[in-house]
Amino acid sequence: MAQPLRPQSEAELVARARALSGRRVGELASELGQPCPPDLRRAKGFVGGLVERALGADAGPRALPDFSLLGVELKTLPVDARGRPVESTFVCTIPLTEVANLEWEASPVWRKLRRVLWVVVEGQRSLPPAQRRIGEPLLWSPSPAQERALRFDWEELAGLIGRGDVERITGHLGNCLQVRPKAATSRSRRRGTDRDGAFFDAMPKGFYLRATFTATLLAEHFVVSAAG
DNA sequence: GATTGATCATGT
DNA sequence: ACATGATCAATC
Repeated sequence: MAQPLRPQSEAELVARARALSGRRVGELASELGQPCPPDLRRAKGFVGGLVERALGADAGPRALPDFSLLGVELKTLPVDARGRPVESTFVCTIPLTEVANLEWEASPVWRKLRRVLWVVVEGQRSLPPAQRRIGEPLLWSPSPAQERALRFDWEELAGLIGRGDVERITGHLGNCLQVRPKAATSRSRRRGTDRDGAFFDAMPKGFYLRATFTATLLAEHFVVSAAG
């Protein structure tokens, strides 16, 4: 595969993603001139980066959607043999000292999730990365009900952080969004705000989508026939 | 088996 | 330091 150019429309992007469906990660890697790691322990973002390059994502590490021209974010989603997500999905890091002042519409969660191209990929650990097949893409925006659910969780979690309770939040909170560590090590720290409004060195945190949420959104779009 | 907290690589 | 891309591995 030659160097892909940026897709010029959502239709072109989806057509490219559909063309990857059924192919294996190992094939795609060799076509892009990249060695495929034997496992993902030291290459956790490998499949995501590979699909980005195959589809012509242009944003790089900038704070822009992966397809900046189209305003579309790309997420690869590892699934098991039944097509159910095997992992939560990282959304964004949390600006701990700012979330209290952000409305939902201006939140990094909404900005990331308003338009997403999900690319399902086999993700069973028993399957070497090179053998994993790429599945169907889904260009998605939250339904009104999904947006309400996301917004509800955002307001609860951002509210707690804004009140200085970030260190009391665990991964148990939130129905579809959750807050978990997002750091190189457990010693990592970034500036947060305590209950008195003073800064302190807090664990860096990120918002993640629960696998139950992504499972539901896939199920709503990929209708499974009784015949299988 | 599902979930939570911890961690890995790379680039600016 | 912190953003991007996520999965690992201990525990529930």
